Amino acid sequence: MQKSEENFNNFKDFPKNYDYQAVEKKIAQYWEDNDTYSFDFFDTEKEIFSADTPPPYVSSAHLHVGHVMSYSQAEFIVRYKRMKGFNVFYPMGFDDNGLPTERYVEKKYKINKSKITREEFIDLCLKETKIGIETYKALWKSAGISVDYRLSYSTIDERCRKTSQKSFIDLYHKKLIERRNEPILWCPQCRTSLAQADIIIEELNGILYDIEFKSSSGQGLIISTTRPELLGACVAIYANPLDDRYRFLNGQSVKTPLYNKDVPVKYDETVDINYGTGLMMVCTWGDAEDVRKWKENKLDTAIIIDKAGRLNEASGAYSGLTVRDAKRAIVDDLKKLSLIKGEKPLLHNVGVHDRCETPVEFIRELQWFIKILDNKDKFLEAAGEIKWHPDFMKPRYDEWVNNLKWDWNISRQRFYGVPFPVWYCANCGEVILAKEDELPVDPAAAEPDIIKCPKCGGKEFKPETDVMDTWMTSSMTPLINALWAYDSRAADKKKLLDRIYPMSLRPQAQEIIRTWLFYTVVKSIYHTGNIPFKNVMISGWGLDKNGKKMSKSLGNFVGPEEIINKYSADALRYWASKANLGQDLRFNEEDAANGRRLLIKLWNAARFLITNVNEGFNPYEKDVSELELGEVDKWVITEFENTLKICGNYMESYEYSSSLKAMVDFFYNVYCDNYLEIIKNVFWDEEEENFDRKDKALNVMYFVSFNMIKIFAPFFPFITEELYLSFYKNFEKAGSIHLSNWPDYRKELTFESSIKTVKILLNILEASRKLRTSLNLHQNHKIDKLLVKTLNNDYISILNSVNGDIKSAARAKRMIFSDEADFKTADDNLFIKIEK
RNA sequence: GGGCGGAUAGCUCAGCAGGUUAGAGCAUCGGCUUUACAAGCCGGGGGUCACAGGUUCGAACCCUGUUCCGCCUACCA
Repeated sequence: MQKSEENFNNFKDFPKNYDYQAVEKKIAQYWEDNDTYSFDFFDTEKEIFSADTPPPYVSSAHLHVGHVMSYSQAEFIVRYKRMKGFNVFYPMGFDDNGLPTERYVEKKYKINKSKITREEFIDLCLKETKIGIETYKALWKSAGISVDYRLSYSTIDERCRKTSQKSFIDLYHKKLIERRNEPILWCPQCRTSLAQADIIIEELNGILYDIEFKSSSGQGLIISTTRPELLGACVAIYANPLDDRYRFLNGQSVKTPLYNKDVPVKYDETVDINYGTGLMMVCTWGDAEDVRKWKENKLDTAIIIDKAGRLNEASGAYSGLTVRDAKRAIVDDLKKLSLIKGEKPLLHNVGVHDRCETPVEFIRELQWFIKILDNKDKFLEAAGEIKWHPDFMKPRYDEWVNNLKWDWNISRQRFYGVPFPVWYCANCGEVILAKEDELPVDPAAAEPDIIKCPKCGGKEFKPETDVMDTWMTSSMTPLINALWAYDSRAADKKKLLDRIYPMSLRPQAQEIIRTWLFYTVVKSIYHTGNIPFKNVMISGWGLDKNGKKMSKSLGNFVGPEEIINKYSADALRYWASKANLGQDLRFNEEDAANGRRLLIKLWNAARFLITNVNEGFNPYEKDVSELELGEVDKWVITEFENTLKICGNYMESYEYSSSLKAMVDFFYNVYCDNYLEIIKNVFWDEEEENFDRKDKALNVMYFVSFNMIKIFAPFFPFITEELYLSFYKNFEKAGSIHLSNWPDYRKELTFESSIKTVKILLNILEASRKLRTSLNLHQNHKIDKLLVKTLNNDYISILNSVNGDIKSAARAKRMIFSDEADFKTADDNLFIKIEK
């Protein structure tokens, strides 16, 4: 580092090799030391661009390059906006409360929940939370993610607890939240209730058993079920009203086998005549359909499964067995009685808990619900006001909302989460809310701020011991960022709510559309009547090289540190840039290697300019428009401006990948392979006529390359910053390239005729390269004569106007028009010949 | 069952308001090292654009149908 300081003004010694490991460390520190990415709270002029950064959840052990991919993709846009002059509000959140963290800690420490106290467990969670945060920070820093860490939050910290609890109280007052005793989704493994969004449908192998029941008239009835263990919970038999076979059962009851219990026969159009025998056993409660029929038809209640997923006393002889064991035992018993009339293997869809993949059950418990079913229309409408990138992701949201079946249960029978700000009167059960200015509160550790129950006068209060669903907090992130929970207290902070909310951008992964995105819309509509953000960008997945989604459990896992160390963070980001938004992206090390090649090429192209600059060089002595430009200069600038325009359009529509591709194409094909190749020769021909040409070329190179690395800056923040600080900054004002302005497209710098002219030159150049190859001539061998023949008279004056550049590019001492030229170029009117 | 995305060179992907001979990178083959870059440069070979129809003067691109891959969603107990 010291060395580069010494050589700061000695461009001739600009390092030959790009030492990315040292540079990236140095630059990351430079950003930190200079608060490069700080949001300016006091700037009220600049328009704000605020991003609702996804809080990654604690177990950083699962991190892979796919995570860096999605964060980078969001960041390309954020960095672009920063360069476009926005005051960028880009916080980092850490999602570390709730079930995911608990599951992680349980697994890591092999915890038996009955042998550990709530406090000990929470301590372990807090400890892992801290470790997770540090690991993440280190990774994001090394990956160049430009967040403002002063704006960090953790979903278990005071601000988030306060915000979540205030949300609860606000919704309670708005009557959008209520406590109900009804069947809920339950995970027997995690011993907690769940919401619909926590359930995923999995295709599992099962067996469809044909079991014989008896009608009250003594007739055998075959009923197909995959859940014989629920026989004891059977409360009705259903048939389709149009099914002639079972009309006779009307008014009869049916006796269940083993239990010999009489259950009524009912009819419902939803029963599929063609499934099994057309008869359906309805239980308390095997699935959502059972719950619906139970509710609508006021069926009996026969609960036989407990919270641990075991059968209870009501199941008789099977009490104490797990659902799985009970199924086996009951099937055995039925077989002994010859009541199993058939069994066939069946692939069926089972709802399982997304965190542990345990099939969920229905049980009845008092739970808190946020009402969402009543307002589906509002949530659909809100999503319509948000701009979706890419727009084909929106139907997933609509589909989810349209299919919602349950209100949002936010009660979780767990430890590590935000507590409900609620007590109950021990006498009458009246709900006692915490006072808003006391939030956050832990009702288990504090008393309510009243002496007696306002309803019954009771003086004892019991705290709510459940914690809130982790999404209860995550759904608040825009309002956490905006300090919504504090707005009634501090006037200046309230301004922040007005300034950054709704947020400009929500970047996120596709699999949490139904959770993070949906719940955030719900909360925002309910709390503020406004959408939470104006744009949402949905990233695809990082896949392994075989096209499978990366995951720890599959072991097809590539760690970002490894790739950063080997190829650099910029190179990893290059890989991340290859997929446009919403597209999955395979990880091949080749792509990172290609990224590194590009960086090295950038380095060397810059080095050519830097090492050729003489003392006193001033790129701003004259604006490029005032220089007497040659055709080739005009051409490279025109091509650059055209590309710049394209890049800007792409970035505006979040198509960062196409933007980068366009500029990389320009960089390779136009700038390096042709412009530098054409003009570089003048730098070592010490002929006086070249001096002026050199100066102009340096100015052109400065203009083009500086603007070009600005376009690259969002993608490759490290190398562009290094080039900027070690060279360009000597002539510029901004303290960082990332705080410099995205270049404006300048129409007056496009010279369309130069493209035609240089096309002729390039055709000659290409042909001469081919000729050299076939003649075994070195590309650098200076030939004596380049003979040119053209069938188009208009070309003659054009060729004369770029005579010098043609000679230089083709490494020829002279260019002569001659009919001897017989090697056809790509242009039918143009022939050349080489004389050594 | 419904919906979305994808199928283009050996591999990974661009191209799709329809328009000369379909592109890039990697891989491969041939050539080139004193002068930005061998982690490089120059040049070459390589494709019936998943399949079948249709619209059109003209289709990788538009329409219809089919097959395969991935995802979202769905009560067949």
